[in-house]
Amino acid sequence: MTEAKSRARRGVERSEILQAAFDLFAEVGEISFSIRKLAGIVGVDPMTVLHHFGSKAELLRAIADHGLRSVEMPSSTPNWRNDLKAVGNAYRTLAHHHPRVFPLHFRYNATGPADHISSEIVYCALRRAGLTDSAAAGLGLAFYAFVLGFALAEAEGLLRAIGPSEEAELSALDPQTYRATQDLIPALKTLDPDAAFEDSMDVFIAGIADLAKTRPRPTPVPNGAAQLVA
Amino acid sequence: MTEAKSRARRGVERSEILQAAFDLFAEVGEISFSIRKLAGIVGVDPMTVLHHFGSKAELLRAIADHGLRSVEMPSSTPNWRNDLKAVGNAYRTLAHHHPRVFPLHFRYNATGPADHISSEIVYCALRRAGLTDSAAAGLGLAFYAFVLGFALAEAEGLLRAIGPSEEAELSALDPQTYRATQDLIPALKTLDPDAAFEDSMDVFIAGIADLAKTRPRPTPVPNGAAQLVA
DNA sequence: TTTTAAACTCTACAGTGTAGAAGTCAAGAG
DNA sequence: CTCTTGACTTCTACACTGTAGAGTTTAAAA
Repeated sequence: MTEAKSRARRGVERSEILQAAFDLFAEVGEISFSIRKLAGIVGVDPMTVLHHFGSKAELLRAIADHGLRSVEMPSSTPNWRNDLKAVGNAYRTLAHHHPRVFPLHFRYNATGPADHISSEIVYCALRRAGLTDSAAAGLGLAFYAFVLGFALAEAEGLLRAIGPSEEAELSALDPQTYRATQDLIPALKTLDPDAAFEDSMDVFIAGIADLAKTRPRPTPVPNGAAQLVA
Repeated sequence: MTEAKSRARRGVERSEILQAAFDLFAEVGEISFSIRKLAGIVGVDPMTVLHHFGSKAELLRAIADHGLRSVEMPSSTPNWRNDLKAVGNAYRTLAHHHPRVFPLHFRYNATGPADHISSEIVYCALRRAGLTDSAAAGLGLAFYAFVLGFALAEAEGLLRAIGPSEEAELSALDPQTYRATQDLIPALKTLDPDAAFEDSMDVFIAGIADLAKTRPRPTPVPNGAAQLVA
């Protein structure tokens, strides 16, 4: 009990620092984030935060994990297509909510339990789609990379509709060699990230279904799918 | 002429610094890269490199651009499927050659001319595949994000076959909720990144073909494709 | 009350990016 | 030839960073 009390006290301190660290990082981004600023905000000595987290790198890890924990990962359903979309949407909303924190998820990857949950859903979905185990493993990671890449690109502003300055830049290119790019300028001006994500998810899913047809797994997925449904 | 000579002199200095900067960055990575170390290597004052590049951020931009310029982008062929794969492979080899530099390509995106070349190929391929302009724009960027995401994940070691320690970590998970993950452990132990990339490319391409069939563009791609063939 | 161990702070150090002043030096103008 | 000009380079200085190491506080256990 006494030990619990001691741990509780340490816990609140640590979680308080972590929360403040996350907020600061989410607000100012990596380049402006520093342990000293954080300590100043919490009202504590800089060495105190190092005492709790060991090093700045580990603190960043904790920040990433904290962010990942804040988004609720979906659970498996009988519809593997929707499951894949749900995982994608989870990471996408994460990127939308805290765009400055999101790059950390790429750096400190697949370590937290939330990552295991989401990859379980992906693996499970791919097997139920009819993929070989080896194909499911590779494509699961590829899907993961795609979702992270898309969300990161969105967080960094790469997927917005282009503005007048970018339009001018593209128009200035040689019309001969950049014909397709210039023809697509109208479409790029009205680009909808949601639609782009929807489309690419559909493309990925259709491709999965196709692969499962041309190179199916020898035996259907060994049950286990149903029991994951809540 | 005198001006040209002056510029030439400045040019060699600048490019020499840039080359050294790239080499240093490629060797030690971002966290250990500093202007002062770079200046020490080149044998010049730190302020000299700032005078040429303005700020560290712009220097990093230049490093990213230098790396992108080092890989030769493919050119369009009549086969749009191969074109997509070629672009993917170009970025992948870039990531393999200079894994520590690669994250910069994500941060400073779509600014260099090399980016325009590759996206032109992608857009052109997607239109020839039969996609709508609006679908081609969105899926082109999504494809780009996927390729960058995959290559970055590979550069950061996320796509290697798992080792004994990761296997132990996965085995320690609850077998009930992480059934698919644990079933896939053998496949993850023998994961082949090349095969995973090949598979995901095929999946993407098959999905594109499917989408082009269900939602085709009103008119076939307005010529222009053939003239890009060398 | 004393012991003990964790939590916290202080000081110090080596290193960072870069603003601003000062120096260097080659080319063009007189 | 001298003088000016302007780009290039360097020096100095400042505010800031992460964190090692020693010291201090504090709260629970004996």
